[in-house]
Amino acid sequence: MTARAKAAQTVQQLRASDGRVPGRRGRATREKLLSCTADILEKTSYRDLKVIDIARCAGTSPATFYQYFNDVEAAVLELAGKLQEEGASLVELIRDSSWKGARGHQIALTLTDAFLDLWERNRAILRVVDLATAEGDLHFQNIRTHLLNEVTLALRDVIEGFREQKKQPHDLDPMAQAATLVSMLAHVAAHRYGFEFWGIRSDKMRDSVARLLYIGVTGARA
Amino acid sequence: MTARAKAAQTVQQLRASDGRVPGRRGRATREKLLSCTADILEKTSYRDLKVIDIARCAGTSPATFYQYFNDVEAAVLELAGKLQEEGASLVELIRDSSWKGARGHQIALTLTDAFLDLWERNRAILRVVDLATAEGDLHFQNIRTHLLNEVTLALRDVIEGFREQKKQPHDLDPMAQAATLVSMLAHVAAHRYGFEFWGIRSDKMRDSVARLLYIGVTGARA
DNA sequence: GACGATTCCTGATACACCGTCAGATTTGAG
DNA sequence: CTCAAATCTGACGGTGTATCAGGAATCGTC
Repeated sequence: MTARAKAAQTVQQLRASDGRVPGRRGRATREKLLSCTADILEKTSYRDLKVIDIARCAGTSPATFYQYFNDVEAAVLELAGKLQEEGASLVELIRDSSWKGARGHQIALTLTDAFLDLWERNRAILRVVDLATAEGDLHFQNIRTHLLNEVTLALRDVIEGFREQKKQPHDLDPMAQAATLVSMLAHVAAHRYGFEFWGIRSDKMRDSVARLLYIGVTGARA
Repeated sequence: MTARAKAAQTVQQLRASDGRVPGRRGRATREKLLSCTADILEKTSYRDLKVIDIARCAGTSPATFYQYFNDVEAAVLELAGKLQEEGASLVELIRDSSWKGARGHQIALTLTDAFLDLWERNRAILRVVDLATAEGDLHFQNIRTHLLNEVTLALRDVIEGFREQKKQPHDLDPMAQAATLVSMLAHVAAHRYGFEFWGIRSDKMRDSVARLLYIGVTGARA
């Protein structure tokens, strides 16, 4: 390994707060702390997420937590970082399919379901990502962008295609349109439970989202 | 005033933590504490919103804060409660207008702007409302529902009209469709800054939102 | 399987904030 | 001016944060 390559690796390597590179045991406790953070976040509000509770859950002391993370935000940020690739898995759905006619409707439904599912599986972390992003935190903003970027770009390309075929208005900005549709998906996913509480049936919600998605992408009528 | 009426009023009256009914001075400090809470929330993250800072800002002691609120959440909840009527002001826009043709496009644009503006003016509080709602807090959920309910119902009625005219699919649930459109509005409003950061022009975003709103309501083509 | 070196963990600590209460201070009605 | 009600706060016990020095576990080596 060249000195340059080694330096590059070193930069990416995990570092404990004292600068040492953790070994097997260290990485294990780190992981345990992370998963405890995730678990507790499931059950309690972000405001009430405390280092001491995480430590207790992991069977260690607060000092150990600070060995691996600067603060609670850092741990949550890392959990969020793990979601970044998740978005990419939705991309094939979008690109590798024809959006025309009934097939398009099907894709829209599948994409909607995939989105709702992604959000459901990670709702505790994603709502923190949403908050922190809205509060202007650039780290979380970055993660959120990466998570949604692939999907948005894929949608943009499809929309661009329909625009060139004059199916969409000429002055429509495909990227803005894609971002708007992704916003719709994200928000409905985030407040899913709220709608049921509101007396709206979940499957009707899904239909509406998928339909608007289809229309928004293809420019077709309902 | 009858005994019954007095009792009814008493129930709604403000109460300090010790059960006394605040007078002029008391209400003034209370208000000051509230406005300080709002101010600080503008500048710092929800997680870092501390009672002691609010008290300092208001020129009093933490103990005074607890005289009027059970905790920080209670103060923010009250701030959020003040927004409930704001939603109602958007309703006239929707109901008292024709959504057909170019007029409809105009309404959609105006409504989009009004929504973005409402969110912009209260973003600090609304992002907490969003988080707390997603975390399952029923108090905030309730406020959020009230805030958006009027708008959603108004949209639902308009959509229902277009459905009866066969402009919208028969199996479309007007309420679900309205909720989806409101979700789109809310999310784009909440993450407005993020899109600009993403390289999407704000006015293009507005166009897309308004267009999808128009299409979603009327069932027309782009 | 004992030694030393490295890695890992934690008790102790100083500090900050929370939430409560008794009692001091202010207000204003008479 | 007086006094009772209203308002505020100092003081305090409890909990959480963040840091560090040093104790405990682990690993490679002989």
